[in-house]
Amino acid sequence: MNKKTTIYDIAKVLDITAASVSRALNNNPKISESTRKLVLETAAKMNYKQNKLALALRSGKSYNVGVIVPRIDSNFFASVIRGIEEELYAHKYNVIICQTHEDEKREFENINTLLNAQVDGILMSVSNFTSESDSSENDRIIKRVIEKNVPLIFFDRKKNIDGVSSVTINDYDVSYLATKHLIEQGCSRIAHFKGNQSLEIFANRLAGYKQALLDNGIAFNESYVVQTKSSVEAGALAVNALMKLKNPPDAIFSSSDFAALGAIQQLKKEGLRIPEDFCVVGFGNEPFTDFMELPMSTVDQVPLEMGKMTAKVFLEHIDNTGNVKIEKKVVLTSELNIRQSSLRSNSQALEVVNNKKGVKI
Amino acid sequence: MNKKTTIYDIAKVLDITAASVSRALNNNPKISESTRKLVLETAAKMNYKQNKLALALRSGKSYNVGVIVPRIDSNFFASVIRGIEEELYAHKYNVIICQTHEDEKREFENINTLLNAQVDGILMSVSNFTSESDSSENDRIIKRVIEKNVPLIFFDRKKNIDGVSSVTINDYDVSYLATKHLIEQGCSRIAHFKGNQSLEIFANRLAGYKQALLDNGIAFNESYVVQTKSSVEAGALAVNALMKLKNPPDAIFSSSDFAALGAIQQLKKEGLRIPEDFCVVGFGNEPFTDFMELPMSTVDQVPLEMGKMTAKVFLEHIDNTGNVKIEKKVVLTSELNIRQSSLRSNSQALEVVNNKKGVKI
DNA sequence: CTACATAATGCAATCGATTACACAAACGTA
DNA sequence: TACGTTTGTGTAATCGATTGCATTATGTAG
Repeated sequence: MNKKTTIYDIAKVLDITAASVSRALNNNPKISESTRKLVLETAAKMNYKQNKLALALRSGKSYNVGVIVPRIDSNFFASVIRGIEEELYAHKYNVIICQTHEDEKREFENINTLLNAQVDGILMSVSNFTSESDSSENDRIIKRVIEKNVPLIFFDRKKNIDGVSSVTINDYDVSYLATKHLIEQGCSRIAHFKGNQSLEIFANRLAGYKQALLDNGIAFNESYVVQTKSSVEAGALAVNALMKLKNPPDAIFSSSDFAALGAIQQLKKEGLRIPEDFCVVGFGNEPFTDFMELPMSTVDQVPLEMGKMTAKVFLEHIDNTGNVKIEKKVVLTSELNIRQSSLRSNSQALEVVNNKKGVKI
Repeated sequence: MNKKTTIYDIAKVLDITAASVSRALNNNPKISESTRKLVLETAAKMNYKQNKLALALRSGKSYNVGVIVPRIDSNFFASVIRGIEEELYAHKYNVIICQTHEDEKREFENINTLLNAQVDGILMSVSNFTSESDSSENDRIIKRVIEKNVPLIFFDRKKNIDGVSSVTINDYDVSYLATKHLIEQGCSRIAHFKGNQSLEIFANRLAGYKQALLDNGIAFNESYVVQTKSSVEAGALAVNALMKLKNPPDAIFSSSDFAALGAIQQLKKEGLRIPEDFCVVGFGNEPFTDFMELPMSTVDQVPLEMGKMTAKVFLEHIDNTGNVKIEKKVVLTSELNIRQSSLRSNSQALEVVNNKKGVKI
């Protein structure tokens, strides 16, 4: 009943061809000023809107970008997406959101869907499925993305694949820093909540933690390292196990804010004072960490910047008309926010320690 | 270099026409079993993927749905989007995300962009720009969406427009309930942090609050109602002003969790005990409300369900091939989570009060 | 062996916009 | 006047998939 107006409709009204209408609308010089004016007026009057699908089909550019994340309702991913959307909005790109729920099959399907939809690029954070499962199929489809010359950019959770750019934070360095900070606060039996080690980011956090211990003359103690999921319950359970050790720890560097919170709640229940008896540093700078009775020290992963940077790297790939392949590994400098959960002395300011925002290529 | 395979490529290989390939791939009965098998095999071998753009152009269905929200990095909107995505994923629709940042022009542009992109529907939460501004242009474009027969569904922040469906929660009822709960706790001088009254949801919350007071013999006191933004700082400022009154309040029902938090922090600073001296109920069930030292009572807006329901209503519109116009106003039952910030007695269980999930049409 | 139904395939238009190429008119110059 | 140049338009192909209609091949009945 209410059909959309096309350039053919405009052409018919003005008794010219669609080609001329198209030229008039696109600032093509091969058109007279008079008809251009006429076309523009008529187009406005008829409420013409360019059909992007037709354009996309012809040009091969859909101006859509796919973003794949485990889930969108986590502050970190939502903020990254916000950054991506804001940056791409300025360049007329739309953002299509897909969630994997950490499921391998979903990840595979999402990539497929996005390819079918002819997206101009895929920005993704790899899912965290158990390494036992045979992920070869997903690796294969990722290879196809690359073969098809669809720009693929990893953010945060990356895979190491030749020719694929990525944007991450300095997990190793900031973990080193966080551990060093705990040592400086007088802690000597520092535990670590580690994440899935098949993901680089979590492996790097563990490595930074280890190195900080070694550099400060503290022996690495395997029993102080517990793998935990990113949840309050997991953190409570993990800390319970730790406190049953013969020589229980006096601090935790957790790779998850949620697990850190669970640990704090549990420790308080058992009557420990924080930070006097026990220090805790989390990871993620979730909003609640700053709203707690006792604000929690944590690592800010600068998600907004990560999103913007990921979008920028994508745009560079798009603009790269030359034959030179781009492969950029951007490492953003994250921030260690020292708050009361780990601040005993006044030796360190109650503030951001490392806020030099830097970019390494 | 690595062109995508089309049905023409398959046709050429098998020395048949693209029409036959298409028929084979689409389970069209007008094709012999032998060629169908041949085509399917060859398609798999050549790694054929249907080009959705071509399909969309021809059929007029893009299988994309636009979602417009003020911002994505709030727990509420992110959760709604999660619900939408999950529901639509099962029906092969993609979700395109747009943010307005509460800006009128952005809202207008987003609607335009989505229409150009030929989305099959638009799901939106209206932006919160000052009512002074002349929003007639946005109203006009919304009318155009309706004229074009593009399904439009509002969620949470709706406008009252004929022919437009919406999904909201029972703001009035739950606000009534929350206020009544505060009265039952022995509070008699109950203040309210209200939001922008040009948005229905905030007007309804104020109305429910008022009615609960009246029904319980408490006079409505204009000076107990303060308009606040949804931020910690705004809440602290607002409560400061309230406490300077000759007869300061002994409770707050806030239409924002963040403002409620600000109020609590400020009150504690001034030495008041919560809930003994002062009770607080928030709105939104932000994650932090449950993680606080003193968990905050708050209204859960059931965002996941809201997202799923919004998607379902959209699907009904799409499936509605008849000439009958659908206009659905779904009101979801939200949940009042009573926690320690407002629980003095044990008369009410420390639990969800209203968890009968219901749907009214 | 003809006639006619049925099955399988090809042909060509369609969706809407862009653009290389062809062509015409208008102009300038020798 | 004749020829080249500029300028503006039209023609038709293209992007990839689908589908109504025409056409061919096959089968069946009379």
